[in-house]
Amino acid sequence: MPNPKTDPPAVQPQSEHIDQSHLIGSVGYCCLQAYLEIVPNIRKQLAKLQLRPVEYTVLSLINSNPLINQKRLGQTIRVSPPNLATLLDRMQSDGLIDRQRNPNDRRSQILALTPKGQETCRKAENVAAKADITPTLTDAEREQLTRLLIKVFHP
Amino acid sequence: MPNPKTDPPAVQPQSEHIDQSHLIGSVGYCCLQAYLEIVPNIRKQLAKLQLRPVEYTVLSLINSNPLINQKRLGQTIRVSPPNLATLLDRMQSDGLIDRQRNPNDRRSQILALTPKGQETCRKAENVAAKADITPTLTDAEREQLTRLLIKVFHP
DNA sequence: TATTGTTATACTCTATAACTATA
DNA sequence: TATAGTTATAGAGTATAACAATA
Repeated sequence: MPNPKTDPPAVQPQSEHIDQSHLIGSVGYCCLQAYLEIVPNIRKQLAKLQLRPVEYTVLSLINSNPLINQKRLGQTIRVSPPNLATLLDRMQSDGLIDRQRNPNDRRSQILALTPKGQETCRKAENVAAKADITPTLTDAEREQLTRLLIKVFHP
Repeated sequence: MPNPKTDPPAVQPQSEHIDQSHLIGSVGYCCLQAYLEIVPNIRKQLAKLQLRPVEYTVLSLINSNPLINQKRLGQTIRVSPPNLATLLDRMQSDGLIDRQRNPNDRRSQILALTPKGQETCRKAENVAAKADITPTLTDAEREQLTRLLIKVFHP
């Protein structure tokens, strides 16, 4: 006779899918799971240009926002000043970006893309657009989804 | 006369918001930004129960899926076997979970919550539900959002 | 021989404190 | 005194290879 206190429970063949019912109400959990589903392909494609996702993001934001400084860039992508400094060091030594002190306030650095950075950014935007795939969504659903996500993180 | 090759560009007062137009079409980018907006509050609230987000997720999934093993748990939350093993070691030594070899296949570990783990899980589900806030969304938008995210990562 | 899980370890990412220079 | 950015470093998270036990 089995003793439920000490015996392992009888094993049933597991059903196909896991019950995540207590988690899928959480926007945070769902955002993370969706991100982890999508990002490996983006990472793989961007690696062909020797870029990681965050570096692509930096290139794109500098390209779209001339004269942006490190403070505003870091706030936008949620990277702390020390970590952004070392990231930009690397991108600068890779020849992708330039940093120039703002003549009106020499504390801040004005960021710009080098010609190589511009070219890499252009290629990366093409690559990333193709790699960011969500095959289970219709175009309308995808637009709806990004619209709602933007509403969450605000811009 | 300014030389555009060497002079820093003239600085204009920066407008209020950053142009992210080339990024916000990416579901991956938007998922990450929304996640980073939401998760600090969840992390802060769960810390009161000495839990990190991933530990809450593990508790909830074991609670909702009796007899789940490490392979299926790891696949669900996208944690590799080595990293899951050490995570569960910690949770076991914290008295939150039990591991028992499956008598039908002694390679696999059957996971279960201890009474303390069940109690912690119950509290954490309450805390997490309150902490997972998206004040800019209506209830209908929030449901729509999670519905679309689930469609992306599939279950 | 394949599968489940573990150990050990390296690598990346993130967080914190102390500092420089400019305002 | 406050702000933008840097340096150094520690900690958390993630990835890889080699291994043991079981099937």
